[in-house]
Amino acid sequence: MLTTKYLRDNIEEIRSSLKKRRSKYPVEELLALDEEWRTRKTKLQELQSERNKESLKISELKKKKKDATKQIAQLADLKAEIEKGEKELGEKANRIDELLWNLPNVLDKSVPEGDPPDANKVIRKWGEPKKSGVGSHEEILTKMGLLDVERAAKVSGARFYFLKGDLVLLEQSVLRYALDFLATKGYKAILPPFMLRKKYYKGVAPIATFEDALYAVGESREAAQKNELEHVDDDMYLIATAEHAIAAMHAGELFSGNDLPLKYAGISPCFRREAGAHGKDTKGIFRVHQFDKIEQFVYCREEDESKYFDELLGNTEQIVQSLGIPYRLLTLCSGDTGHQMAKTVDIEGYFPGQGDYRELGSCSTAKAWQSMRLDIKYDHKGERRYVYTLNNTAVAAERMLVCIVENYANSDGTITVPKVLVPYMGKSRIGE
RNA sequence: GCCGGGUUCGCCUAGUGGUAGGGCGGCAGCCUGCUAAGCUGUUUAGUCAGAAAUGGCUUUCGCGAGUUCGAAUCUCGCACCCGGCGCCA
Repeated sequence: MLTTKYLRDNIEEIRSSLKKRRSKYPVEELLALDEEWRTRKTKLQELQSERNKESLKISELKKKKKDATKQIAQLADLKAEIEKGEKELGEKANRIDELLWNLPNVLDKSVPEGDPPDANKVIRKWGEPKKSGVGSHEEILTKMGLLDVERAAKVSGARFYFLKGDLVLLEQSVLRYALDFLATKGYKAILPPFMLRKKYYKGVAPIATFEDALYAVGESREAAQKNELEHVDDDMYLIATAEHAIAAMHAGELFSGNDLPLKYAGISPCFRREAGAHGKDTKGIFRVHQFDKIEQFVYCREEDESKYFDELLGNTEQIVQSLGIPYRLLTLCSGDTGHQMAKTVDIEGYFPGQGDYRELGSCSTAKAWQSMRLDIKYDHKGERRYVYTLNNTAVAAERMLVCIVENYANSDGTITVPKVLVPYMGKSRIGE
């Protein structure tokens, strides 16, 4: 479990990482709380030890069928004092825990310091962006009768969509293609639950993040009973990515060293409130509340982290290259890296309709941030170590559809199907 | 949703109110000239002391609350697993 020992053992690193993030996290307050907690814990332990000794004496008297009334009476004061101490200590521990669970990850050394967008660092480019496209995906697809956002807005609100006809098949083709590709690399396909309990969500992302991003579902026990429904507790959330469900999947488990790595290809819808994105990317299906995604996820030993980070990144590059999409990779700077992540490299595809590179996916290492909170360890020669967890988008389907459409739309009103998807589509052109 | 059975160390298991025991596996050491056994220790987590080896104390029997001087054990609530019934794509 997550403890302040981790904090104390790594305090210098943590301090400088928080500074690098420009974080307002109250680490000094946490240290002071912890100091006080430990002092009082020691005192409480002395009292408990005293109680246990006395209790043992009573046990011996009782075994000899002797009277222990006097001894029991003498314990009353001690008992009350311990109870009080336990309660106070518990309250303190709760505050410490709350802070600790939201402690941002220690940034990897390679993360550039600064604020986005200027400090994000391009590390690689591939392909030649088209000078000009045929237009935005929304116009193209609506005109072709493959997309209907107006009726979706009527029945569900902004940022929803109906896909129709060949666009549905293209969506499924992209997903299946990525799944098949990852299978050849030893990634096991996983279709996870689409809802997660809060208890586990806290272990994969900090509260601030998920309150902005997640939809809560379920209802109170009373309401469920009244309607004679099966109770779905109100601490359930729709997943924002398969990453979260797959990270939580092995919570509380202990692996032997050679169980690792575990490589998963998750497939799921992703539900996002996009709370902080009012007015941003409102056209079409570029930024939506619900999309399908294939997600790569790796559990590995500490020392294999960079090896699998490179592998995850390489997989997505190969997929995007094989789809013929020009892209660039950028390492997110300290001000742009998510709380729970130590390092993130975004892959940005070129979108001719916007005339710019935009995010297609995100490759991250959480190091032990998630496994410390979810209690996932492995045995290293008798020593228990926290597993490292890494994740990367393989393909976010709706975003990728936008990118494919804008890169492959022809002036005659058709869309060429990327070569690798032709076997899945059964045709090489949409709209003729 | 209802009825019954269950949840103890990484795995298996003993334990009906007196302070968690055994086996397997892992790790460390010892022994042994024969290939893999034997012996000893260790194997929930935290905390204090120590440079460390190590030692002390607390904690831990799915989770939470209660009864008790004392709870794996008794009571209540919850979660999950295995049967059976009901409902159901």
